[in-house]
Amino acid sequence: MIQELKVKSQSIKAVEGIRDLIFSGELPAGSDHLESELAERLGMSRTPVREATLVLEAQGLLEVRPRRGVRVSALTVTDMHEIYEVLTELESLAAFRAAEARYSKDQLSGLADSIKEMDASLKENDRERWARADAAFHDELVRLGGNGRILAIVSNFNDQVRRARAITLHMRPMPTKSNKDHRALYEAILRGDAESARKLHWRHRTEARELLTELLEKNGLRRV
Amino acid sequence: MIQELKVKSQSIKAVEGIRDLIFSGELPAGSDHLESELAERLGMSRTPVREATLVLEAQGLLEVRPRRGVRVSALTVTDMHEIYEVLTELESLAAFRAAEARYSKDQLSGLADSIKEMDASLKENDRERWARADAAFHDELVRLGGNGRILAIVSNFNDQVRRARAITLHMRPMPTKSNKDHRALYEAILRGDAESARKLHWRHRTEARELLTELLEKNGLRRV
DNA sequence: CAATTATTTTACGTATACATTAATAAATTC
DNA sequence: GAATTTATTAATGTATACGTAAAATAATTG
Repeated sequence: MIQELKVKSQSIKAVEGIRDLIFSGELPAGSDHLESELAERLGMSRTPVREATLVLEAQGLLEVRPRRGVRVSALTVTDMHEIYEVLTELESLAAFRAAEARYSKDQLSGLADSIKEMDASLKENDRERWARADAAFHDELVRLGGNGRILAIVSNFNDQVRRARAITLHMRPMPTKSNKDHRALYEAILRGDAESARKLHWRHRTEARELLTELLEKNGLRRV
Repeated sequence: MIQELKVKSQSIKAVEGIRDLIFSGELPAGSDHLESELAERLGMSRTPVREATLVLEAQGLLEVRPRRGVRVSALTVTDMHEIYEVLTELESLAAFRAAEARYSKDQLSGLADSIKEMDASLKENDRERWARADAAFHDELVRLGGNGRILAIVSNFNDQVRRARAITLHMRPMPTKSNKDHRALYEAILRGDAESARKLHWRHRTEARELLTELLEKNGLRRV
């Protein structure tokens, strides 16, 4: 086993640490925090914290506001619309390219595994597990699309909406339809039907977006 | 007149300064540079330079490679493919949304102006001026699309390909076809024909991409 | 007592010092 | 003489000090 003895720099630890604090909810969306506060919390000096805030700002997770502390970005319904629109478009393109690529059944095993995992989660009524498998499916899909830029944008945006999705996860019906969608998409990719793959995924994403934004609007998007 | 007496921080100056150095070709793609070298060149300490390199890395313009200096990103033909694929897709979506929005002729005057400007540039055989107007057109199109995320991604990617485009600008035929395309797109948006707008722009971008990558491949992508 | 001005506090931006560690050069060994 | 080890160099990562400017507080004035 390769010893991945990576000596992580404080900067990297700061990025990861702040991300964790955000995703765990310890730094709620909309809250303000001083550099020195974060530095103390993470047990390091302000320098690596400052560097971390800059990259997290570039990723859209924070806003640095001179002398008012860094603010954890709060996503509005409009933001969610914008992000989902991009995700829909780029993932659909990835589906198209994945189908074009004529991957073998073996190469598509990642997708198949995720589908199985989602089926199993559904049977056990485990929403969290289903959500993880769903994320893995979408991730793998984009990877198969073969465009690194799309992969980067999508994973960034997924990060941003992860918090919002977590809220609604327990409010929506069990996603049985979703699983059918995924299976149909898998089939289209396997048989190389690019245009179908694109359309199937586009519809899938659009429906999911409508459901999500509806729920968020009803619930005021608190704590996002 | 509002005195925009913005006291730019050294960090911001560093970002702008390094960008200028890159776009002017003083820091060629693929070249390596030490933080201290850049700091001296910009007349400041390493701290703001470091911060600048982080944001420029997030924007894909630099790669920071510990102990080997920051490297100006060199775009390969594959990179160009990836970027253009995303640009094509997102701009086409913007065109779709712009048409849906039923803007008035007045609201579309930005597009119309750019078209006129391109026509004039063509008549005078001024490629540089044409390129500027073309960029303005695309920019305005995306703005009319109304999705801020798309705007951010597109302008970032346009930055990255600007250098490559500059190379080929004088190698390709005068873009008379391009102007026809722009006019047709404008008409589609004006009459609210979203699907046509999308398709027209998609084809326009795809053709431009094929032309560009062909030229770049022939010319080995030097000095990109 | 409201509003303005003066004062104090404090957070940030930046420079700088220094420790760490990778890269390079030198030396040693086989 | 090649290869490995050791020593040196140098660039980075990080902490820290400090000046500056914004916020917050106190003081003053009408």
